[in-house]
Amino acid sequence: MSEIIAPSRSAATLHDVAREAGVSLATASRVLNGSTRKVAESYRERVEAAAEKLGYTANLSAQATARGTSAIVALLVADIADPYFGQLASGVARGADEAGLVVTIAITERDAQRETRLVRALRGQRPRGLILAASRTDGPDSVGLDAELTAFSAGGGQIVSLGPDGPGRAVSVDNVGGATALGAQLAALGYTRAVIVAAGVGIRTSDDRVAGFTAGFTGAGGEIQEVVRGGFTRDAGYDTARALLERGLEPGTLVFGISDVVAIGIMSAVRDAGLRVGSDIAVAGFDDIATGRDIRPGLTTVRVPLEDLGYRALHAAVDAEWAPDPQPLPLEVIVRGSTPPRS
Amino acid sequence: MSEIIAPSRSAATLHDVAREAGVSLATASRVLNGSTRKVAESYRERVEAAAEKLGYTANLSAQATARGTSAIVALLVADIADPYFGQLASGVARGADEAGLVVTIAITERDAQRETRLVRALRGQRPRGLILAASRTDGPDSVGLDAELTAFSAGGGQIVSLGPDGPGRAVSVDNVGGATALGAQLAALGYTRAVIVAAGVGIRTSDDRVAGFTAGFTGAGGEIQEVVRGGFTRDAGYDTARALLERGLEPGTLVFGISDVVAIGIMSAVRDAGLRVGSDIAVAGFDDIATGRDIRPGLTTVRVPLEDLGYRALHAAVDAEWAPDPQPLPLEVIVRGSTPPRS
DNA sequence: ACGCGGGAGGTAAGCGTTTCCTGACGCCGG
DNA sequence: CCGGCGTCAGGAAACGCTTACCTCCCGCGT
Repeated sequence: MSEIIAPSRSAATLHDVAREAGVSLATASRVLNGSTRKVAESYRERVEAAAEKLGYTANLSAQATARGTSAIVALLVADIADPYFGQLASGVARGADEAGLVVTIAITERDAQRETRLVRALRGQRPRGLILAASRTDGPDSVGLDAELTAFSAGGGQIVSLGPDGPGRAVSVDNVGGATALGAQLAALGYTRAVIVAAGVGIRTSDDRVAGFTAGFTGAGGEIQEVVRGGFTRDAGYDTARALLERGLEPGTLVFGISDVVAIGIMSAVRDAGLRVGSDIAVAGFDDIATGRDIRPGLTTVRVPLEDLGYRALHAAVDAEWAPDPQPLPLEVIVRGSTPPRS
Repeated sequence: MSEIIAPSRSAATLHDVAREAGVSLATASRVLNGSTRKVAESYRERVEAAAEKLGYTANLSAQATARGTSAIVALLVADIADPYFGQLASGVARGADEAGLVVTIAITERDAQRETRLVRALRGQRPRGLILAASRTDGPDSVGLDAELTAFSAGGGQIVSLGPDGPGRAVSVDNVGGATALGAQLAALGYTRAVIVAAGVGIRTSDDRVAGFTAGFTGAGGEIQEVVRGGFTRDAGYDTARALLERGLEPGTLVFGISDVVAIGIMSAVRDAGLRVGSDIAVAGFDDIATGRDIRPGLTTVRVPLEDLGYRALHAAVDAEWAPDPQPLPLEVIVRGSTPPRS
């Protein structure tokens, strides 16, 4: 009675299932891939048994062409090895899984041309949504990108940007407010001089954090001595801080790194210069990545709910009815040992 | 002369391009989506101009159904926020980009049922390859998974496992050798007692590292006092170490965490217990994730070329001709401050 | 001048699904 | 007993693309 199951070179198709169950393609489709129409119980069982037997899984590509819409969400990040993006991606993936979607990921390496190329490639998948988490600058290279994004929207795709002024829907965080609170709180701890290690001018996240911190810190009586430019990486933080230290940094100075990753680089540079983080040079960051908990002294920072942010971004990308958050997510300052009170 | 371009609700199709260029579908296809056949220069130009004008990008889903093969590689990881998987994913993404492929990612959260479900979902995309980086155990839950994987292979997909004995092609690292060298080197530094914080029995990576470390350490005269079981996370390391410390751990003991992430948790537990990492309790890890450089004391570990590993995995997944590495990648012991010499 | 070969464009048959539409069937009311 | 209607399976036409095959035309050899 048992048949030889040919070790076929290709997966079972709906056609196979229908034949096996002795029903039409249409019926099999209705049973297996959600339809509003009813199918008699006896047919349903036959089809399900056949599908099970053959290990059938719908071919999403074919489904996508037939339906005209895919079950894909694309995510563009600068660097997936960076914990910031890792946590973000984690939230996106969780949301996608809940919604029965698949996420496709691409890495820009913070290169605008690459980003353009990647958007073009992703566009080929006709994803339902595209989440842009790679903090872009609006340099001259962005024109090609804009064209791609426009084309994507025109094709019915939903764009979501992290940050307040990117294309499409925005999911953002109150960088200005958080940084202001951080600046104020550190000034209250007795710090009077600060240096900021930021990313390039024009990068909104960086600009907002610089502006907020400056406002909060000077508002409470502190003085920003300098804003130096690096990037969003650990090495940028390290190198920038090293240069700073070589030029001489007065003990008791606070160095604010635009993100935790940068701040961690700064801490290492401080130590490599033979100084102590906290008592000699204080360091603060932004994001509250997991590592900040485990380094010593603990890194003073502003907690950004990254996972949650990713989750929201996913929903912004796929929910038909969506309303921008009435206000950006509020953030919470976390003071740890890297900024001990100055008496 | 200029036409009104309707802000169409859907992206331009090849059909549109062909019409715009005044050629047949076949010609347009040949020009735009690689074909061995030649097309006259004049036609080629017309088609390219039309494609450019309409912002055409091939619909990969349609292409996939027509060609019977997709340009997708699927990656399954336990937790993308974990730097181990982050770095791995980074390498996979780089390789995919070079090969003109798109990577789809899914997160198992170390849950076998979830993993099965995800493989099934990914299978729907008919990816060229599936990279399994979620360290699986071969528990009773794995039977559903095996069925899915078999079906995937039967459909012509290539499976790649990280580690020596998973299904499909294997890309692995000399965990045993690396751990042996680590154990030996630490014994040589004067350590005589060690406790190992491992993951569950049956997880190959964990078992190999335990076995290797034990061999190296005892071979050089040390004694493994205990092997305790946690998991692969920072919190597992922290909790396990805390329990250990509450039961009392003799100063000078070395605690080997099965991975850097675990070891970092252990370091935090040690500190929270009021002890000093290094002088009181020495800690060693495995993997050499980026963070290990930046914590103090630096974490003694074994360097695993994770990015490279991901890159290799990608190639194992898509290259037709592929040979297993004659031997697993050799690893390098890196001694840092968390294991100071014992005099 | 004719036949033939080869190069290149077009036609159309798929690929695996969905979905509109047709039609068979059974049930009810008249 | 018959017509009308509701229900539900099935046939077949899409979806956007690739590609085997056909056809036409040009140039060459004899």
